Amino acid sequence: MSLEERKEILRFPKATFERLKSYHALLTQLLLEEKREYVLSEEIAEMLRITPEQVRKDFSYLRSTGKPKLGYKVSELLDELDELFGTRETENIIIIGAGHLGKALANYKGFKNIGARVAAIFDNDPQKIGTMVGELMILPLKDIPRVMRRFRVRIAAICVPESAAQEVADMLVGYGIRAIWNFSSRILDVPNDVIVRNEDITRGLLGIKHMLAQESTEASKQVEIR
Amino acid sequence: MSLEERKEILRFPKATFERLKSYHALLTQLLLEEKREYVLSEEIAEMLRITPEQVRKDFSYLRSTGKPKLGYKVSELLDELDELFGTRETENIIIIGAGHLGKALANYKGFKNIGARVAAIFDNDPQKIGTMVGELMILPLKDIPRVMRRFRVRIAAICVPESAAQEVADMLVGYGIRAIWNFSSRILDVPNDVIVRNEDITRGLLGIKHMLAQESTEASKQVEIR
DNA sequence: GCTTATTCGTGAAAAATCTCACGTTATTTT
DNA sequence: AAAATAACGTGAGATTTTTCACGAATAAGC
Repeated sequence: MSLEERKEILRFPKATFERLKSYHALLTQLLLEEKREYVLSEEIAEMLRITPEQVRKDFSYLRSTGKPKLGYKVSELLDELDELFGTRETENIIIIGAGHLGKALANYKGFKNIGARVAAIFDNDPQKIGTMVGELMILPLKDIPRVMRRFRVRIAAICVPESAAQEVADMLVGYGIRAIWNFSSRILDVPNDVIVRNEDITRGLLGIKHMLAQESTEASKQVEIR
Repeated sequence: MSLEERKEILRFPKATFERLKSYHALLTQLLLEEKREYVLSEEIAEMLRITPEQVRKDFSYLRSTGKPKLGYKVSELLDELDELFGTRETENIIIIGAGHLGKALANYKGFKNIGARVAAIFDNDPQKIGTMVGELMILPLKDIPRVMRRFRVRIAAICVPESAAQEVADMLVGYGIRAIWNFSSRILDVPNDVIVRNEDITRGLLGIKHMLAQESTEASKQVEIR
């Protein structure tokens, strides 16, 4: 049974899985804000700037099914995605670095929507240690192993300056962390069995700049195309 | 000539372009931190967790070429990527929202590496207006059009709470913004000719959770596979 | 209840991407 | 200077992903 469940996770195209995250976010929004009951593949497509066919194909890998003329039932789809993403089981994470970025992350309210909770935030600045960020007290780095054990922490977010990121990563690996959520732009060198997810900001901007550049190129084509 | 240059941009596979951003970050790091002269496709591959073949294939779309036994010349490759990404021309951006996230972004030192500069940061909280974030003074929202005109701003980063994100987006669109860099987890509804890049944090975490779940599944297979 | 209009579901074709295998080439060694 | 070696470069094949086209299904209108 447990094996069956997990096989299910594996049978999506990787690209579909990526989009499922977007659908999850969008559907959460539709349900909470608009209290929408049904949604069309075409509406989803327009919001996410993909094609309706793509949306339907993606959903075809799920158990949920749509109704002609009405579309998909938002709550049903969301339930299935919640189950898929394990949103109901809460994962404790820790944040290393209590600068603006670390604090912003600690204050983020959306974690509960995806089954996560910030167990603690750490910094090595004596000035900061002991002060509060929301409901959390900033702790010294030496407390990391204790907190990791106590809350069964597997994921750590690195929010320290680039110059310290590798060092912090090494320390976390030493403590047996399973995944690093890296908010520094440093590309980290860690053992292969530790998951690394880079949240490097600059990549988004490079993408935008490129699209803007392309756009001005396209402009010259518009005469012919449109 | 200008057209030639731009055609060049268009002839990469999209997937390659995405990876070029990672190479850019990694090479910048190698040059600045380690002062490395040459780098092997295999080294790059290991750091980025892809295959050396993929790296070489990607580079084959560039003019730069590697040398057997030595690998690629870091500075040469980086020059070409800088040119490709337009890193030398500085793009002025504005930040809407001076909470922790907005401040973190405003303080980010890496923008110069990718040809960007924060022209101004805005908030609607009278308490915050007039106070400083690094070298920038927080301005009221009504100043946005003036700043946009003066600094030829095409890109705006939205760092406001989810509940205000759509409203801010509408306003920016009204002012003629060309691209929105969205740090809220709200999926925005804006005209199709406005570029939107979602930097929604939760997606990264969903990915990590999924990989952790997969990992424990894989564990049971390891007996057979390895 | 029958008809019509609309939207889903999905194989099959097309396109994009990745992997493989091996020839090529420059450095290093002898 | 020749041989050996290590790493690049790349076409061809395999795989993955997207698009297309159309049948199926169902809600709404008559």
